[in-house]
Amino acid sequence: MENRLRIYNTLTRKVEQFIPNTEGKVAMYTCGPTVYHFAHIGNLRSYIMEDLLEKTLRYMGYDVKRVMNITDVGHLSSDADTGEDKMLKGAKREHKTVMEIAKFYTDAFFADCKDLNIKTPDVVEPATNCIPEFIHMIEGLMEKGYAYESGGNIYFDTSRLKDYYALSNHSEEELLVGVRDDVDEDENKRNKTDFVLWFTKSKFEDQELKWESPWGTGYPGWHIECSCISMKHLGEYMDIHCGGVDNIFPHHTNEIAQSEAYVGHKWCNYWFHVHHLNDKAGKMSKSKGEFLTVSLLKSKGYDPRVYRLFCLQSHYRKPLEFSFEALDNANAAYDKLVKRMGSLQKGNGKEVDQEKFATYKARFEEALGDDLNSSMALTVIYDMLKDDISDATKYALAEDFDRVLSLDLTTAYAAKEAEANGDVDTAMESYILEKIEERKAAKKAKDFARADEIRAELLEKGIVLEDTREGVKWKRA
RNA sequence: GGCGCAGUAGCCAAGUGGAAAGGCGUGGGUCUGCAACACCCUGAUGCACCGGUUCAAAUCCGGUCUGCGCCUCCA
Repeated sequence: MENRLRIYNTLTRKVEQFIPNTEGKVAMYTCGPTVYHFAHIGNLRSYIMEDLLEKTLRYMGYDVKRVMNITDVGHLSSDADTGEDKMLKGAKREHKTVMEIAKFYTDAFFADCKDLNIKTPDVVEPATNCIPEFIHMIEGLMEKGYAYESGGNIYFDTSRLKDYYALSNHSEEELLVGVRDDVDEDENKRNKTDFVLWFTKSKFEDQELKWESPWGTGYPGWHIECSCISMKHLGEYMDIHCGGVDNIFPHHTNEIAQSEAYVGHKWCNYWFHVHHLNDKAGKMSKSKGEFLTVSLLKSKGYDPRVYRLFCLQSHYRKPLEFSFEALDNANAAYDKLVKRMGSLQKGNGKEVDQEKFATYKARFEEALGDDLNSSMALTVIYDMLKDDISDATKYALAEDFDRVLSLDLTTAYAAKEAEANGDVDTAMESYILEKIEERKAAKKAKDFARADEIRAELLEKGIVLEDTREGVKWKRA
């Protein structure tokens, strides 16, 4: 099969032709959320763009298997033994158990994904499901001499690797430890970049979730879970690994280290990183500024798909600055676009123009194939809408493009209309229709004062009238 | 200090050597009794700044400035 995708690879720092290990098949892994709190829309930008990548691959005909982990244990807020676990922190905050917190926020995460039309990966695996696999892998690393015990914990020995910095391009000499004030250095480590594979209870008495291991009761480090879960479901070779840019160092760097040490060969060929959503103050985070969630956007009256469009208008490898002005911009664009789609007369007797269909489809695919140029892909929609081709062709193209864009292009308008009118009871509805007839009669008699009066009357009851070419339409204000 | 990303119209944004895409907004117009909708027209002699290469530079090279991220919480 043809390889039509060119994609930026963080490992080589170049846009490259994407060629999977097995022709026609793609093994894809995504670092999932740490489920200690709601995801903010910056977190979700990554998942939207990764969803775009997955759907682009499928659109191009690849058979994709995508795996995502759920971090529900072992993600420390600090490297030192004074660190607090994120999950534990969340549980304390809400006076719940860690498992309750994990379930609640996992459900919340997938609810957000559903609102944003993000497909659930083929495999979703919580870290706590894989403790035996983690232990097995750590044992393997111990046997091969890549791991050591110190101060009760098991560490990965980064000095055993020739090219630890391949992904992040740091240099040993220049890398500073504890450059941030809130990070204390762990004195049990042999090398500054060594990281914990397994923590024992001697260091973390208050950890709620603990498991038996050859090194004592404890729990796994953060990095081991992604390596292990990906291998469990995708085997020893992976095509593409995704995440936010902040994961490049140390998380993904460490994943490569332990995975390649374990399997003894190159592990993953392509690394896909999504850049951050910023606000005026910089990177969006849960601790500073406004905590923007999907629910918050919904409560302000925004359709979550508007945020998806907002992300698609930009490029995944560009920092994107969020503002409500920019979101309003996308909101207007979405409403107009979906309305235009909704007015297409798809069953108007005309056939789909296969030649034009193929031309626009090729342009669309070319845009996506060019390192996921989603902005250009959206432009193809506007170009084909303006072209002198049948509505049936436009409709077919929109449906086809939406397999990747997932903006509900052809269905959103009708659904919105139905929803806007849905909570009007039948008595009210017949009253509205009666008033519309009355106004029609008034207009016919050129009694415009009366016509306007009726319109104002209905507006007072929360109903807006519009005289369109297809007749009078009403909706809730 | 090191590593990386970015700077294009009011806003978002494409374009990476050969006449500055697209969207939103603005302004004007057509259509409607009016309003709304829809449709049409409308915008950068210019791409952060200064040099250089070239017949030709937003695009390549050198330098500068500004913003952001990473350097053991993070998508």
